[in-house]
Formats: sequence, structure tokens, C-alpha cells
Amino acid sequence: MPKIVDKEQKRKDIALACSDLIHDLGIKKITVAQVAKTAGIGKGTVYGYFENKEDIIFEIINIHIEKYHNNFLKSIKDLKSTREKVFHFFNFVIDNSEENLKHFNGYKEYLSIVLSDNDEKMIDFNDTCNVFFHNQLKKVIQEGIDEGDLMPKSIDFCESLIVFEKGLVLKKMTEVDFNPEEICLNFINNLFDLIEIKKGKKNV
Amino acid sequence: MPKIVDKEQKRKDIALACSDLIHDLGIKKITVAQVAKTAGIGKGTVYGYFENKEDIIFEIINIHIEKYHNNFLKSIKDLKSTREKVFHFFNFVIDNSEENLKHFNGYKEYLSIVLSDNDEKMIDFNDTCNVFFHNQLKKVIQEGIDEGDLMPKSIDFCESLIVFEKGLVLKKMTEVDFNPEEICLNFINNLFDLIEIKKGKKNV
Amino acid sequence: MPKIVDKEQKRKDIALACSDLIHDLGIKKITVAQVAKTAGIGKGTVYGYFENKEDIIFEIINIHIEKYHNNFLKSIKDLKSTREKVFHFFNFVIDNSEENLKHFNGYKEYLSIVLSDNDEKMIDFNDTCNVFFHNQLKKVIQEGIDEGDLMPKSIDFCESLIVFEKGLVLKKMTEVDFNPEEICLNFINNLFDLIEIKKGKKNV
Amino acid sequence: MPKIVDKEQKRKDIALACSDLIHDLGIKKITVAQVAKTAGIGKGTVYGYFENKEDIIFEIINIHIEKYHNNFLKSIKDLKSTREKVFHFFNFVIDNSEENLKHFNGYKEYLSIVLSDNDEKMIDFNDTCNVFFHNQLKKVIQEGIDEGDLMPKSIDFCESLIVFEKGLVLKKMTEVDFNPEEICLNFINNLFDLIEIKKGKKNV
DNA sequence: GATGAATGAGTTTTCATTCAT
DNA sequence: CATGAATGAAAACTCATTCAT
Repeated sequence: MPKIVDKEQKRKDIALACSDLIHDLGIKKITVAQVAKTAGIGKGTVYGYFENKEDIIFEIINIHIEKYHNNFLKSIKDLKSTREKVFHFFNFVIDNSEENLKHFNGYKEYLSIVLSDNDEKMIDFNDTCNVFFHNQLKKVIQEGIDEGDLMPKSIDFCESLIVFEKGLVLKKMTEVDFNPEEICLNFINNLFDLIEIKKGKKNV
Repeated sequence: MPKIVDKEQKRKDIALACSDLIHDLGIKKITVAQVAKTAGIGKGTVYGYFENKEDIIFEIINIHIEKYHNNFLKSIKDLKSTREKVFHFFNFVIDNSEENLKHFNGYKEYLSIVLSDNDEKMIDFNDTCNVFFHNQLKKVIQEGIDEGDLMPKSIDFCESLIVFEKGLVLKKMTEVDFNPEEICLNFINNLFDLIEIKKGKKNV
Repeated sequence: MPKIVDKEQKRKDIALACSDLIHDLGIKKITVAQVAKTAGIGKGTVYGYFENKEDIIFEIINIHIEKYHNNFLKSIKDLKSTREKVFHFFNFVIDNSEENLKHFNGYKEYLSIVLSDNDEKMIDFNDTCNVFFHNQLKKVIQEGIDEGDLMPKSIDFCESLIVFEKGLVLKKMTEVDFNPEEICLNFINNLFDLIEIKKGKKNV
Repeated sequence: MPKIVDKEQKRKDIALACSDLIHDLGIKKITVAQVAKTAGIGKGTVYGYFENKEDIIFEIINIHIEKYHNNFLKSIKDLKSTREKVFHFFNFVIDNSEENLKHFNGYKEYLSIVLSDNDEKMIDFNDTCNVFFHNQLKKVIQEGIDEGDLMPKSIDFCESLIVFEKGLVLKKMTEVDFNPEEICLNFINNLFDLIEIKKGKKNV
């Protein structure tokens, strides 16, 4: 079924070409005409690959998140200490590089859709992302425990960490002049003081 | 002379009449025609009391939040222990009563606007709300310190508590089957074990 | 019937109060609400004195033109030579004083109504104005003839003079950087060279 | 592939189909819905070819004026004497054929727009038209001079002729029972008596 | 398969006019 | 008489989606 593969690929190609529209215009301002033009194809053609506009937006967001996930997995590999790895989960909300801000603002637009529409597909997808990070964090913590860095009860803090991160994300998205970095550092360092098996102090 | 109308009051009345539209339809689906019909007045009349559609929505949200703030202040008065009072801040995200869910879903719709539009008024208003709760929490904690319930350093945890609450809110808004209650209880109880001046244990 | 006089007077008062609206906003932008507010009365009251919006505008224009006619009659009295008097008819299109520009632009707005609507009242009124100036000009010329300044056939040039003035008006209204003064001077001086009974040359 | 449409042509086609609306309804009464219906297309389609309502009206007027200019150039070719050619410039204001009245009334509507809106495009376009006729007239007069029909100073009367014609136009547009023909004949014949190099009298 | 022309429902906003008080 | 609250028709413009070529 090589045709199907091609279809899937073209879907991605179109979404990829339009990947910047989401933070350049904001989700609500994206039009199908815009998408077609940006991807260099006809409006009708778009409908050959996507069911409707929602579907297009969904795919564009997909691209963003997939890209972010990949970056995440790549960059966490190089980190050694558990504390650093955990801290890396907060990179999303702290890093103000242009690259990361694109993802952050893309996610912001995405959230506004998840909150207002009750699109099941979006909600499902959001869950998938949450599970991804939850699992990654559990893995990191578990490794920390296995390697004797962390106390066994540490695994209970996964959920709190993720909730805390979401809180930072939401505050950064909605408040002017909110600086998550310091709060984040405090929180993690305080937490690690509680759950780390001390061998010698080392803050992030 | 025609009946003299208290413009400010009628504004509230209209918004009040439409207060349910926000979670029945979702903010984006609200039309001026809908508002007029729901309030039992003409479309033109709506524009006698509101500058534009944004303004209507803003007032409706205002109603919700004002009501919630009042409820909050009223109900926190009866609480005695600091722990209970702090826990009360999480009532918003935990209470599944119809009344509270209306507020919660209203706020959800509101957030989606804050995230997608960059409406300055909305953002300002959001800040005002944040400041309100931040101040209330600080007051509660400070009283706890003054009354010898909490250790002085407790005041530093205000920010974290609020971030955590926002995280729960966001997760409850976007995830199916997310139950904030247990996580919340754990978090608060764990925290209070650290900051409470022990006189005898008392969980919420 | 003192009441009727009062009504007529109030009509004028309202129109007078709003007389600046016509060039401040342009006729099309004038609203009844605006008129009521400017006159310091209620919207309903306006309809006690005017049949409809057209009627209001009509009265405002009336005020302008009446004022202009009075000014015209007053200022032409002081002029001695027929040539000066004739030239005075062109003052409307040449004088760039703020006062006169108000009248000129008011008349411009008025014309746009006469041209687009086929409001009979407006057209009749326009005719009345034309007749006024035509008669004034005829009077001036006739006096010139009677006093031996002009040749008897001069009376035939009335119409042409008025047509010429209208042409200047229209061109000034529609063309950027059109300067009627020079053209006007040339025209009149040339004409007077033909119709004046020479006693010694005197240009305006 | 869908049929490729000559956008510029279709623009003209739509405007052409609606070309009568301008004097049937008057410019101010034209609505986009009306235009769509008259052209036998959908409202949305109109916006595929025109930026906004102004743009539509502009094109309709364009059609009228373009057609008139062409007719003008065509018909002036057959005329021999300079006097006849000059007289031809006044055809617009004298000819009461249905065809010409359409143009005349179209121009009337157009003027009302130029006078009330301060639309730059309209004003520019008006200038272009004025320049067109001014140049044509200069050409005619110059040819007359070159051929020994007219005295060299005749060229100075161009401006006055055009002003005079505008005056006739405005009077015909705004006054009931105004008959420009006689006035016009007088004016031109008188003028030509002054500027023509006599070889034998020949009125128009 | 690709295209882009055509569509029209749907939305916001304005404002002359009426009429109950 | 005066008032201004209430009204709703009317108008411009957008855009997801369809479908003939």
C-alpha cells in the first residue's frame, strides 16, 4: 500500500510547511486559503489530505509536539544526574530561546483550542502527550532510585512535579512578567533535599 | 419622561441573564443575537449597554468571578484552622457541585480567551484575580504564623501553592478522568508536615 | 398663534446649535443622537420639531445659506464700482478665510445630497438659492447699466457669469490644487473690457 | 483543474452587468447583495474580484467613463471645423439621448461620491478624467491655431471653456428645467467671434 | 488527482424612529 | 411636552467547503 504511505507523508509535508503559521497568526486566524498558499498547493487539494480545518490544525500541532518530543528525548540523553534530568522537564517553561518559545506559544494556542472546543480528538491527543511526559519522568525517577540516588518513595512525587510544571506553564501563559525560573529552581532543590540520598550536595 | 434606567444595574442584569450561556454554548459560540434573545431584549438594546461583543463576554465573566470571590470570602470566614483555610483555596478545583462546576467551566472558557486573544483587558483582569487570591493566601498564612500555627518561613510557600493549584486547574480542564482531590490532599498534608508547628497532628 | 412662532424658533435654535456638525463630521456622518446631544435636548424632542433626519439636515443647511446670504447682502453694500460688485459674487469660491470655507464646505456637503438623493425639497431649495443670486446679479448689472457704467447688452452675460462661477465652484470642490483666483480675475477683467463703457481703465 | 478565469475580464463583466444599477438605484442605494444578484453570482464571488464595495462602485464608474471617452474619441474624429470640435466637448451636457443621459447621470452619482467621501482613489480618478478632456481640448485648439483657423492667444481660453462646461454640468444636474443648449451656443459663438480668424462666418 | 472559482450562511454593528413614562 | 430606552431591519464582509473541469 505505497499510496497510503505517500498520503500520510504529504499530510506531514503540508503541515510542516504551515508549521509556523500557528504562532505567526494564532490558530484562530489560520484559514484554509492561507494553508493552501503556504503549502504551495490548491485549496481543494488540502481537502484531499485533511477532513476539515480542525484536522489541519491538529496535524500542525502534531508536528510541533512530535518535534518537541524528539528534541526532548535527544537532549535528555546527555544529562547525567537525576536532578538535572528532572530539571530538564521544566526546560519547556523556562527556556526563552526563540526555538523553544515557538513551541511554547504553539502549545498555548493548542491549549486555547482544547479549552474552548470540546474536540475529542484534541483531548485524546493532549492525554497522549501527558502520558508521554509522565512516563518519561517516572522512568527518570525510577532510574534515580535504581541507581541509589533517590529514596524509593520519590516515585510518589511524579504527579506533583507534573502538576507543578503545568501550573508554571499556565501562569507563564497568562501573566505578564511572570518569571518561572526562580520558583522552579527553589521547588526542585527543596524537593530534592527531601528525596535525594545524600552523598554530597549538588544543586542544579 | 421614560423610565430612568440604572445603566450599570441593567448591564449586570443582562449579563446575569446570559451567565449560563458561557458554559452552555462556550464563549466562542455566543452571538449577540443569542445574548439579546436570552436577555429578552432587542439586539440594538444590547449595544446600549455594551460597547461590543467582547464587552458583553467580559461582563458575563465578571459576574461569574465576582460571585465566586464573594462566595469564597464568605465561606472562608467560618473556617478555623490554617490548614483548612489553605485547603479552601483548592475548593475551586475539587468541588464538583453543580454551582462550582459552573464557575469552573466559566473560568475554563475565560482562559481559552486569555490564551488565544491577546486582549489586554482580559489579561489585566486575569492579573487582578491572581492578585486577589495571592493576597488572600498570604493573609491566611500570615495569620497562621502570627497565631503560632506555622513556621515563619511558611510565607515562602505561597507562590508554590498557587502554582500548584493552577497546575491542578489546568489538568482538570484538559484531562479526562483527572481527579485532583487525592493529589491535592497529599500535597497539602505533606507541605503542612514541613511548615506546621506541631502541637498534635490534624489532617484536613 | 404664538406657539407656532415658538416652534419655528426652536427649530432654528436646534439647527443653529448643530450648524457646525455639517463640516465637522460631513452630512452622512450626522446622526440624530448626535444632533440631540449637540442641541442639548432629547432624541425624542428632536422629532417634535423635525419630521425626520432629512428635515434636520435641511434646516441646518438652511441656516448656513441664510447666514451666507445675509453676509453677502451686507458686504456688497459697501462696494462702489459695478466691477467690484460683480467680483463679489465670486468671493464664495475665492475667499479662503475659515469663515467662508465653512460655508463652502457646507455647500459641498449639501451638493452631494442634491446630486445623490432626488429629494424634491432639496432641489427646490437649491433653485431658490440660484434665483437669489441670479436676481442679485441682474440687479447689480442693471444698476451698472442705469448708471452708465455698462453697455445695455451686458444683461445677457448674467447667465454666463453664473455658469462660470458654478464651474469654478465644482472644480474647486473636486480638484486638488485648483486655484480659482487667477482664472476668475482674467475672466471678469476680459469680460468687463467688452461690456464696460470706457471712461478710464480700472481693474479689480 | 477548474476553468481558468481571466480575473480582470470577469471584473469588467460583473461591473458591466451592474452598470445600470448606478442610475437605476443611485450609488448610495447599491448593496453588495444587489450587485451579486444583478450579476447572477454569489455574494462571496463578488469579493473574489473586488476588495470591497467601494471597489465595485469604482469599477462600474470606470466602465461608464471609459465607454464615454471611447465614444468621444470616436465621434470627434469625423468633425472637421475647430468650432464643431470645441462644441463637441459640450455634447455631454447637451445631448439628451438615452445613451448620453445614462453617462450623464452616472457621472452625477459619481460626483456625489467625490463630494461627500474624501476617497483618494476617486479624487485621483476624477483628476485623470479632467486631464484627459483638458488635453483633448488643448489639442483641438492647437490644431485650430496650426491650421490658421484660430488666433494664437486662443490657447488661453481652454481653461475658461472647461470651467464653463463644468458650470453647465453642475447646473443641469441640480436645477429643474435648466436648458444648457442655448447658453452654450451663445457662449461658444461669442467666444469664437473673438478668437477665430475670419474667412467667412460659420456658426455651429 | 489537482485545482481554485463559486457559494451563502452567519456574524457584528449602526441608527432612524417609536412610544411608554 | 420632553425624554431616552428599546427596537430590528439592513448592510458589509468572511471563510469552510464543494465540485466542475
